[in-house]
Amino acid sequence: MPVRRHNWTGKPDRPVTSFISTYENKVDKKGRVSVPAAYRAALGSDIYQGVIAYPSLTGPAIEGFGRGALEELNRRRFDQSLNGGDFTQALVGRSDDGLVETIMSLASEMPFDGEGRIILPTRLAEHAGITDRATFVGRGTRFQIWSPKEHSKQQMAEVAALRAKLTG
Amino acid sequence: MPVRRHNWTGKPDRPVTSFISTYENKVDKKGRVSVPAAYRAALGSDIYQGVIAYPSLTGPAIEGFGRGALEELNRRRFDQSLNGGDFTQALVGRSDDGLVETIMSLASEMPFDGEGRIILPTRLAEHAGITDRATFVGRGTRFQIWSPKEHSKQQMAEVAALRAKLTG
DNA sequence: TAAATACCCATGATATACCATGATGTCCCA
DNA sequence: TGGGACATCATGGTATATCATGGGTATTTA
Repeated sequence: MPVRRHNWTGKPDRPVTSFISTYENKVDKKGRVSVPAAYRAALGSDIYQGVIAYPSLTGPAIEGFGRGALEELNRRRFDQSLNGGDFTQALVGRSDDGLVETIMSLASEMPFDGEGRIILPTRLAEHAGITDRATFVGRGTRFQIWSPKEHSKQQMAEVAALRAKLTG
Repeated sequence: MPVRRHNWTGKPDRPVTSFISTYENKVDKKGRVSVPAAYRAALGSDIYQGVIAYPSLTGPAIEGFGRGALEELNRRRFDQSLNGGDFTQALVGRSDDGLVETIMSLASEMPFDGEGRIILPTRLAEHAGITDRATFVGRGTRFQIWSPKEHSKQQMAEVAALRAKLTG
């Protein structure tokens, strides 16, 4: 069996990009919270070391992204306007894209400190009801941050719905 | 004429990709258990060496598959959103994708150690009722991990159901 | 100048890497 | 075809690196 590196900081053969699993971390009195090492590894290919976050529009949670993913999204959005020949659209935005543009305006940058922690902006923490602890929830292409209490409610609902769908 | 090798590490004429057969291994006091060598061989072509697992939503078992499969799934999910021009979807998730996103949050990464073992997370072991031994069950494209006791019950039920169906 | 932020170093718990061993099965040659 | 040499596998234990966390101090911002 070939020897492999399993630590998050060691660079794998190819970058990991998915956010999976759920972690609960402490928010210290300075408002800092560690981003799970597994998520930091998923962001490892980004030049900018940190995350982009905005309030979820569907619940009391914070949505998190790598900057790379967000920039790719915007690049594609711009390209699509140009490729469609609608240069006006590239300059003034798409009429049906209001939601994306609203999210961009709500988004915050949260750079890592030397230990991989971020500071939750007050506005986002309040939106999610986060005080002393925070639950990081992997959603594959992105992740969310919840208050542990709200998340356990949410998770129970999700699992129940999923079970009903599978058995029904 | 190539010599026919029977060990798993020797490269066969064609790569193995399916999980078949059933194996029962010991879980040590640190929670470690060897993944059957045949399964590791099935993951051998995978870029990422390790296993992703989540609790089965239909029974007391753990569902497992290669990490590469998961990375591919998420990459396509993101690409599909961007290519479809639905950028909102990429940011807030697809309404019909709750199933995938719930599973991502429930999943755990289980990397191999140098000896091809994984550590069963407590939450997953409890869900499956696994204590000192674990049964690996090949399901073709994925595999499951059961407690030996639960598995024997499950297997008897499966065989009985299949037999009833075949005999009309 | 006060408050917020960035940067630095320290620490305990835990996960990981590393090393060792017996049992079993395969290979090869007499 | 029989048996010894060898490789692989599952398993057990220990040393080490990493992670989450805490706190101090410089530096920037309002």
